[in-house]
Amino acid sequence: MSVLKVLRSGEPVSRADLPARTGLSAGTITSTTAALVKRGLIVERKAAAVGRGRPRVYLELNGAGGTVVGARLSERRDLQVSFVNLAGVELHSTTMPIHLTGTLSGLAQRIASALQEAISLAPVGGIRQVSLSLPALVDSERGDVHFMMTYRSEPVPFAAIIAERILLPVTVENDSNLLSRAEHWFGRAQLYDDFTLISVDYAVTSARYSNGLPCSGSSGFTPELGHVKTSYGPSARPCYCGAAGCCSAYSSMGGLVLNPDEWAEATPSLLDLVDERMDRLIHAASQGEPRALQSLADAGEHLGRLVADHINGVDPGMVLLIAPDELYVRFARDQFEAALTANTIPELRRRTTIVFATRSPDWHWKGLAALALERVYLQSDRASLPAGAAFG
Amino acid sequence: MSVLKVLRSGEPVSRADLPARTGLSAGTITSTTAALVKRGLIVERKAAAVGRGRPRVYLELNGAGGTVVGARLSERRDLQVSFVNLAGVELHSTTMPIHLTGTLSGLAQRIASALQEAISLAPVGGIRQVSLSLPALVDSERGDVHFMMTYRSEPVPFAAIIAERILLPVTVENDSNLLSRAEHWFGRAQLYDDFTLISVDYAVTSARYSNGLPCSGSSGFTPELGHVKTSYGPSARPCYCGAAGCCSAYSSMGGLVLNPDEWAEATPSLLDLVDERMDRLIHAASQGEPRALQSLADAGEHLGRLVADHINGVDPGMVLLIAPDELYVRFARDQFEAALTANTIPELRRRTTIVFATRSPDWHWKGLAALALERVYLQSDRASLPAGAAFG
DNA sequence: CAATATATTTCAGAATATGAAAGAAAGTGC
DNA sequence: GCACTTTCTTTCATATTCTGAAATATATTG
Repeated sequence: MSVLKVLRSGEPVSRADLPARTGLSAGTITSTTAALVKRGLIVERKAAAVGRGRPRVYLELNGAGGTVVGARLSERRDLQVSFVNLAGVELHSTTMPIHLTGTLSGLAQRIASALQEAISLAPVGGIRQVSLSLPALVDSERGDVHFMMTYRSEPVPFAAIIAERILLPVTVENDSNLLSRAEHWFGRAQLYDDFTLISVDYAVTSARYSNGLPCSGSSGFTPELGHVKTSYGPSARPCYCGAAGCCSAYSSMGGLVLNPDEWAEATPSLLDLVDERMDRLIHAASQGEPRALQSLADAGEHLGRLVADHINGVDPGMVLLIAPDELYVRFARDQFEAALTANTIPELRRRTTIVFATRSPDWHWKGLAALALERVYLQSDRASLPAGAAFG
Repeated sequence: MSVLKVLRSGEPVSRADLPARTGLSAGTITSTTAALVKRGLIVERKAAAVGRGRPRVYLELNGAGGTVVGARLSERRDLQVSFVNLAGVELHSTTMPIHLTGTLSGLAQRIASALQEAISLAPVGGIRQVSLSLPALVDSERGDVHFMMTYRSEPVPFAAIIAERILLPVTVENDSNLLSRAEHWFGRAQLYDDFTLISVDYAVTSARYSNGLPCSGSSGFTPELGHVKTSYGPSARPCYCGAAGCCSAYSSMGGLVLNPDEWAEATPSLLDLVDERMDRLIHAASQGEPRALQSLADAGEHLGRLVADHINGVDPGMVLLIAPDELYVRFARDQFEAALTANTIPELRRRTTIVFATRSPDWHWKGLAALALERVYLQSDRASLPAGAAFG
């Protein structure tokens, strides 16, 4: 593990701790931390001396090292704009409505204008980066958007369009990758270099880290575990993606309370409808209403199947399952566990850690900050190749 | 790409080609190739001069650089022992029967004895490595075998038991990892740093490379795509793994012609039975017998589902499908394609290359040679860490 | 205030890269 | 046959990054 990776946990860490935690020598720690301090990425924090000996100087990520603008187009079609420092602390935020009419490149233009306005009005300076998160199929390497909600078009160079307007580096990601970054940098997946995040929300989405790096999939896409099938045959539930039997069609909130024709529309009012129906469903389940209980049990069952298949086929090491508490912990935990156990090779199951969690409200700021930290670091990358690259 | 990676393709390559093919400078190529020549891993081959200018000197893997012993315990319970040079050429081979009675560690002892005998009798010297491939769930990092065919026991330190006896470095792998190495070093996956191999044989097995490295799964296991479910519910076919609805239960030869009680036994005579029944099945299908055609169509359908799920969930870049020709190309290609198309997100499908191939007869020698080349290189690894590891 | 303990920096040296210039080994033209 | 051209390969000065031992810094303790 390297220096920034250790520091980002937020724990107090001194230079003296770092050799053991990174595998690097003390000398290297001195020069590395000096460079990071000089670049403004980390700062020293004096601590009261404890015990004898020279007191340790704690190091931490430097919030004041720069600001990033993170914007997220929510499923409800608000553009949530946050100004976040490099320690992942939100300094300022604002929300602006975005109309989703016209073409996808028209949308990029409107988002660019909104961002321009937000930046000019914000009481914050020193902006280094803009990160944009979209509920879309995104090629984040190129900054292209392939399709999003009801839009279906040729790939649109979203990042380029916006960067041209606001003259800052722009990164485009999708929500689940952002969430996985937040968890990997600041959250429950910090200790894991290999993990898969599965997020259950209006849909089931996923993101994976392998060898400490986000797997965008080989083509720069995010793979979508939500559209792995957990049911086949004529009775399989249709999914908004066009196929049938996708896990998303059973285990997501959209799948639970919408029929596919409704789902295809995906308007903001539809999301309100989902919330409303979910409330009713949870209420009915609390009252012991059999059909509601059955729906939720099915949702757990299908999610268990999904996780089992993923464990059998990928051996992810750790699965971080982010889902509303009522959905699984309260009403479907047993079905989830049963389906998981029934469908997993026991040897692999035993070696896999499964963590249940709910979505924290600040995940998207943190994800955006993580994205920015990665970029800010990469920009000042060194020229030489890694030693040893020539052989293997 | 690095020097050995380029050379292993077998194409004639000179030092002058290497800067472009590896991204390294000419100076580095000189020193790197000198080190590899000195270590005996590669040799120069003089070529007739063509055109003007100093003639290029071709480099190639040095077959004479050492011998590795590759042993494979086949499903038929033969130990196929090959002596392979570092260029992947088989020098000598022999087959010895192994009795599969008693405990797993007893089996390790018997394999050690057989290997010892084979090595002492072989007309070949300079042995550097022993690689053992087993039809088992293997933790190749530690050299442990977790379960194999009918054996079910605590993990057994197979590699250690054998190494103690024959006093050579021993590596334990399983067949599908070996096959993927053969394809990655010498075969159809050379150009791909990211690919998934799916092998259809008595069972459906798989192996994956990501970022140019074999993914043994996070726990050192090979994930088993064969036990990803392609069917659910009461009608799902039971699988020998204990679950039901596994792709292996539909698409593998074992799944096609055995019922699960038979399958659980997995004796050599059972494999003969499988071959015999497969012949009959193929024959019947050639005659247009509806039930046979339906079975094969189902096999294609389920394999299509498996590949579709894998593409949706992992985005593997390339899928190399190794299966008997009759099985898919002749009788189930359409069903495979239909299931694939119906269940894949089109954007991801478009970006995935799918290659159909049959198993070449020399795959296991080549895989063992690849394994050995990897090890021989790693043994003479340098001490320093890769530059730049300290920051990110 | 010395002794001790702990934290951090300094610095010589090893490895691995680069890139420009030199050297080597052939053909070509006269 | 000999100078010239072309192409391939090596040499060498330099840069970067890391190591590890020794030196230095800054506290508490007796």
